[in-house]
Amino acid sequence: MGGRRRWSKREFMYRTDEPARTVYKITKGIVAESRTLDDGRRQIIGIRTVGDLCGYPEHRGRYLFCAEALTEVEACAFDGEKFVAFIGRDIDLACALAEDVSDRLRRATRNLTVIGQLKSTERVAHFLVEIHELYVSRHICTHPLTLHLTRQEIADYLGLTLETVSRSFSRLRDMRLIALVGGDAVAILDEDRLSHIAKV
Amino acid sequence: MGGRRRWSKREFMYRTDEPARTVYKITKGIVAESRTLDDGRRQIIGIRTVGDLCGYPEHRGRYLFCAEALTEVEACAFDGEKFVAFIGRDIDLACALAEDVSDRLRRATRNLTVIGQLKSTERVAHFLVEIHELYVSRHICTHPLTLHLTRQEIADYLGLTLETVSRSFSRLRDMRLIALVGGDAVAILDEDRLSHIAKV
DNA sequence: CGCCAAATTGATGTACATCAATTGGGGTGG
DNA sequence: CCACCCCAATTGATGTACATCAATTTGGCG
Repeated sequence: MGGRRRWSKREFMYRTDEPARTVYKITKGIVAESRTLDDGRRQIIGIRTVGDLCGYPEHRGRYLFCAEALTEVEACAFDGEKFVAFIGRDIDLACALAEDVSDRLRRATRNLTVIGQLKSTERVAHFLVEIHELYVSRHICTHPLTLHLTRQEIADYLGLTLETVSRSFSRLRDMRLIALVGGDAVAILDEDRLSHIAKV
Repeated sequence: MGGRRRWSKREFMYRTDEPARTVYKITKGIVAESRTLDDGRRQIIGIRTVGDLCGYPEHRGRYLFCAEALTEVEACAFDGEKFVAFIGRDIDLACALAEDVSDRLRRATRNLTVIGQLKSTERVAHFLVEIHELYVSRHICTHPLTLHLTRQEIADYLGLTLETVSRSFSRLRDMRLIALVGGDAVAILDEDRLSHIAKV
């Protein structure tokens, strides 16, 4: 039904308020969906990867978010209107869509608690556990764990600054819960204690 | 299909991790869904009112959240399993469900940006605009606007403390954007400027 | 009228933001 | 292959918004 498309690292798949003509299903790579305020403040609202839908739901025919490729990305592209029409004719597809959106709602509300209630180090611990579980579930996990997000991006995901994220990493390292490997990878040394700090 | 049930103010409809046997559709009143951490910190993840579904989606057969009646509440109760079975047989219902969940996802991600990026007064301004729009859309709006949430509940919704919420109210009052009417109501004096402060 | 819970306001403390300097790792060209 | 560069990450010094602790004030209700 849909054509295949590719994006290279740091390329944008689409931007907020653009006409939402296409729905994507990621087949390779990792994507950050974000919203940016007029004054430049940015909130990354989700990390998407293989199997995830992107560009849905939209709002009044326009994309709600920006989608930036964090790695090289491949996706199937579906015409938005055909996609909706198709859903309307296939009950299994409609249920699968409801389940997919429900899952994202669960994750979004979990992150609401993370950002609203947790301290900086707890947030970073939660991020590491979450990203690890995500990558394991999609069979794209490495040892050590490659994050694919810069400190700034993690900060924009957790509602912190890059310096605070960096300090939290250092604190978790000093607690011997993780080891920092190069600039973009982390070895989780004590998953139980890390999860315990992550709270949610 | 479902039986009618009632709760009085401050009564809990269900709690996190309870077996999710029933899905509710609210027919009257206002409900706060929340998640509470072991140490007592609480995040209100959504305000639900007439027309909204409650108790869905669940996770592994258990409620994800607590639901507390903020006013007297009435709802239709559906058996959870029958509800899912019903959805699986009716394409229009399945699409309506996907649309309902999508709408909540939109609101949850918007609040992610509010909590992650906005300052305290911006958050309170956003809360007022959001609650006002919600009540208008469901035809339960009053003049002045009755909030039905205590300062503590607003704080738990916005990731702040009750004192900070109170100070933000005072600041918005001093800016002549709102007027405080009694303990539980607010008159919005300048919706445009209030929305502008709310940013999102 | 008087009680009590909630809201407001004030004083102080602290976690995180901000500003600034240094370090480190990956890639390129000599 | 090494030296250099550049960007990201780390670390340090300081500032500030919000949290915390505490004292009044307000308003809804019997």
